[in-house]
Formats: sequence, structure tokens, C-alpha cells
Amino acid sequence: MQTGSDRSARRVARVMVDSPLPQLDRLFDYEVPEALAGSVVAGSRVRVSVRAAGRMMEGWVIELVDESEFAGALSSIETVVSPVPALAPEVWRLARRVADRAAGTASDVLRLAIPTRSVRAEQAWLPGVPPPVLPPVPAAPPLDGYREQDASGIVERDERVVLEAVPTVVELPSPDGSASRTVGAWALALARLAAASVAGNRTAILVAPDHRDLDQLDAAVRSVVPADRVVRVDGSQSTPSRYRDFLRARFLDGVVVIGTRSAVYAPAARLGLIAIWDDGDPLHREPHAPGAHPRDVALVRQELQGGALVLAGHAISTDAQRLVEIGWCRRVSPARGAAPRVIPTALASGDGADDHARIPSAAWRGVGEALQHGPVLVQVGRPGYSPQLVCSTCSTPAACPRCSGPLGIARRGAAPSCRWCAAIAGGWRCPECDGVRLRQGVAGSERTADELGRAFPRTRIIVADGERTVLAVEASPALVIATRGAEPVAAGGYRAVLLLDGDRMLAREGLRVAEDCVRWWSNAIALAAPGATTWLVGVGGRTAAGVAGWQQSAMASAELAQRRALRFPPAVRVATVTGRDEIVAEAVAALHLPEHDVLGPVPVEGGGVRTIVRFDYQRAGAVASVLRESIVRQAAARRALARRAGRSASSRADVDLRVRFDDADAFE
DNA sequence: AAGTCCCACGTC
DNA sequence: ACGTGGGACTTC
Repeated sequence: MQTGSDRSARRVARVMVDSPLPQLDRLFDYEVPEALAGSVVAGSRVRVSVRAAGRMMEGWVIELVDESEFAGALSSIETVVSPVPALAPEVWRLARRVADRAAGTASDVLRLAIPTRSVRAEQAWLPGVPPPVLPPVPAAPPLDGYREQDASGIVERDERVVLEAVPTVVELPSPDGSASRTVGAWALALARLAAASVAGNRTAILVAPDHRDLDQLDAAVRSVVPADRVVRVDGSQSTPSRYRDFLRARFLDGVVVIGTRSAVYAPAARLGLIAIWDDGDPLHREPHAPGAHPRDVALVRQELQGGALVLAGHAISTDAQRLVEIGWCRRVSPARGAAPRVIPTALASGDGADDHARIPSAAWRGVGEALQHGPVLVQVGRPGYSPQLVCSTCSTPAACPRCSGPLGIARRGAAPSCRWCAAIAGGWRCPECDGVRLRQGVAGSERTADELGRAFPRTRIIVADGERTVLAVEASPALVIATRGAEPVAAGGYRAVLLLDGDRMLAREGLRVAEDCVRWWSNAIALAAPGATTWLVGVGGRTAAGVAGWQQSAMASAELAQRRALRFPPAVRVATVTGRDEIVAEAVAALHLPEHDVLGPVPVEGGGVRTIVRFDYQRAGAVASVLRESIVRQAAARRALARRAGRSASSRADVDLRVRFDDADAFE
């Protein structure tokens, strides 16, 4: 029997309305009708009417309270979309903090955090049915390749660590004793950290930049953790299976969540570990608003929820290096003797475009020798046959007459065509010297495969690039030509590695070019078999010496020192402010930053301007909140302005003020 | 996104 | 004195 006072207590739900409008990014109070009292719980999805907007909107119930602080009359919740509380309280707190940090809305973050609902998948988790308790799992073995005092107890003590991965491959023992499988040693290291987390019945979240790395991580985790503890969340799944896995993470304790960047938001009431693999990889960057980097989200989440934080990589990002230098993370490096064999080799004298000068003779001999025993990896800078044609007389890069995109040759014997608009280039004439003949510039993966195929007849050639994904190759002899970042894993490791085009990769413009090159090379070198040799061709100086000596953290430290001197990220934080010129000027002026920290405005295509502002980490909170005020003010005034200009302001591209924090492209 | 309020200006 | 159109403001 219910008591009268309980029944008459005013039940009020505080609701986060699912809307992209910044002025709605706060909680609204709604009355819970008697009929829905049982199914409206914190975390459930509801439909409410927003009178001022004149329509129904969906939203999340954040909390239930007895009384509202709101002076006006409350509307009622219309319906409960689902009684399953998909939004976990810790995910809500995280979304709120991440949005505030980036001057964005919590709704935008929640859209990344919670996948599309599937009614079928929900049936197993209806309220009232207690979630199953998974059988206990044994403690994990220690990490290989580190001194015990460095690498033990990271998860048990909730440590924050920047982990330098051991640059080699390992064989995974398969559970049924059949065919073993080769993965990077890093994958097994992260899997063991995850196993330590689930041994304490705490969830571990492992984030990898792409499918190739995810695949290795998945295999490594399944070799140390029972399958019912593994949850995979990535974009390749169907909606129902993705939602099913999401709900397993939501309602089970002590699982391992493996996924790409949005996995950092996976629900975990008891969090034991968040690990980000290769945090410097640009694929981690989140394209959706507010564009928070999973590394930063992980930092925020670790602070909110505890657990261990691990940023791991063969190369150390400047961002991770900064965390070490300010004392936020402890560096864990492999024990001595882990360094691979890397030989920097100058190009032979003469024209670098000449086929044979591209590969020094010592490397030729080494590759030939290694091919007797197993697969050899050749890393190239670009895909295709000849990605850039140039004028045969003055070497000016050839551009498409129609769209000015680069002209190239996609396949051997193919006609020159534009890489952007695919138009066949006929009747080309050089704008510089009036020349009419084209010559091949740099070689792509296809042409390198052709050249090497002729040099090593009867050798199997495998090409792996963005178009043709190859995850793994066998231990038998083969030449594997891969563009940077697309290298397959070879069973037992490559017998030799040849890194080509390094000079061209390093010659690009951009703030993170050196950092990127070190990462691409390091990741390829780490695929070599123990004792195998890598030739780093055509690169000299400090970068080559650093990679050859496997001085990853020293290189990251030097790079960071340079950024500090120039006041570039990650030594400082930055925000790009884009929109109509007078509105951007006003928003930037409100920040009261010193003149040397305001870069711009510069015009952007499609109208408007962009200004970059930079500021120290301590000021970032204040900067975000002032920018957010500007955004809200602007959004309220937007309709009127749009109407005056005679256009509709319905699409997001039309907004007059956009802010993005820590945009990696800002200085490119 | 869309309804409402309010103020400035126009008209009788 | 009354009517009207457009901009600012609010959203529970």
C-alpha cells in the first residue's frame, strides 16, 4: 500500500532536450504524469513538448526531483520513448564537461556517445530484470619488455601513464591451440592491462585509430579475456548489433570495450582503464561537433571517474610528451635492448626520380637477401602509379585545365587524368614555359611495385593502400608495397623493411609534419621481425638519427620545446573562431587576449572570416565560457539577421559564429 | 524552430 | 487614438 504523501509528492523530471540549438543547452523541468511514474527514470528517453518552439522534441531524463525551481507552469512529459536508461549518469557528467570545455552543446556530445536505438536489442534489458554477473577472470600476466617496477600495477594503482610500446611483433597463442596469429606487441600489452582491469571487475576502454589496429587489438584481447567480456563498438557494425553491444557495456560490470574514437564515451559505471593507442594518429580527430579529441576526453573522464589512463604509441605525440613534462603522466619505456635495427641511408647521387637511385645499393642487397626468408615491407608515400605529373621541360606540377586539380596516372599505361575530377587531360599546355609534354614526377605504390617486380622477378608482390586494404600477410616471401599507415601485419614479422619517399614526406609544410613522419616510420619499423633490418632511405639529420637510435621521447621533447618557443599547440591551447567578420571580431574582443595571441582574421571560402586565438591551459575554461556566451547571444539574434538577408537559417552551415577548440588543421 | 510580446511608426 | 509590421526574446 502506497502512502498518501509519496503519491502526492510532486514528481519533476529534469530533461536535456535533444536539440542542436545552443540556447537550449541546459536542463528544463517537466512534470511526470501519474501514468508514467514507473517508467520515467534517470537516463531514459522521453518526448516532451517545447511550447515556445511549438513542437515536440525528444530528450534525456537527467534526474528526478520533488520540486522545480522554475517559477512558471510546468508542461508534462508526453511519452516515454524507452524505459531503458541508456544514458548512464557518468556519461552524462562526461558529456557536460566535454561540451563546456569545447564551448559546444551536451546534445552534440551525447549523439556521439549513444548509438541509434534498436527496439529489438532492448528486449533483454527491460527494467526489473537484473543484469547477469559474469564469472570471475584470473589476474593478467605482466607486460613483456619492461622492467617490472616500471610496468606492474598501472591499473591496480589507477596510474596515468604514457606508455612507449615495445617495437616488435608477437605471436598470440590461440585459445584452441590451432593456428597462431601475429600482432604488434603493443596490442598484447594493452590487452593485458585490460585483463588486469576486468580481473577487478572494472571495465576497460581501448581506443584505436582505425580498423587495422582495432583488428589486432580485438585478437589480442580475446586471447587473454573470455569472449563474454569483450564488447566491440565501431562504425562497421549494423545498427542493432551496435546497440546490443552498447547495452552490454551499459549494464555489465567489468567488460573490455574496444572501438574507434567514440568508444571513449562508452558507459562504464566501474571504470578501471582508458587506453588510447597511437594518440598522434590524425584518424583519432573527431569531425563531429564539438570535435573533442578522444585523448582529451579520456583525460577529463579519468579525472571524473578515476581508473588508469594509458596513452600508448611507438612514437610519442607532443601532446603526450607535454603531459609527462607537466607531471600529469608517468613515462613508461621499454627495458634496454628493445631498439630495432634501423640504418639511415642517403640517396645515391643524381636525379632522385631515377628508378635505381631511389633505392641505394646496400638496401637492394639487403632486400634481396631478406626475400630468401620471408616477406619484406616497402613503405611509400603515395598511392597510384604516378600521382603527380610534371612539365617535362620546367618540372612545374601539372594541373587540370578544368578544375586545377593535380594530374596523375592511376594505373600503368593509363592516360593522364585529374585526381580530383577524373577528367582525362588532353591538350595540356604548361602555363609557365608553354611546354606540351608531361613527365612522371614521384612514384606511387603502383609504380614502385612495377619497378621492384622487375628487379625481383618471380617474387610475389602485394600492394596495400587506402583503396586495397590488406590486414595481414603470410610468412612466405613476398614484397609488400604499402602506403604509410596502410601496412599489413606479417606473420612472424617482416624480414626487412624499406622506408622510401621519406625526403618527400618530410618536405611537406605543416606544424606536425616531423611528428607525423616519426610516427609513420616508427609504426612500420615495429612490424619487423626481431633482428630484421630497416633502411630509412633519403633522410638525414636529426630526425633520421632520432629514429635510428629509437630516441622517441627525446624527439618528442625537442619538438615540444620548439612549439613552446613559438607558442604553438600543444604548448598552448587554440580556438578557431569562424563566421561573419563583425561577429567574429566582437566574439574575439570579448576574450580580452593580448594582441600577439590573436591571429587573423583571414577570409575563408564561402564568405566570412576565421580568427585563431591561443591561450594558456589555465585560461581555457574562461575562454570557453565567454565564447559560449557569444554563441548563445548570436544564436538568439540569428533568425532576425537571416530574415533580413532574405535566406533561411535552417542549416548548420549558415550559422554566423562557429568555434572549434584545438583544431589540428589550424596551423597547417 | 516558431509563437508572442512590444515598440516604433503610420494613419485617421 | 488606434492599427500594423518587424525585430527581439523565450523555450520548463
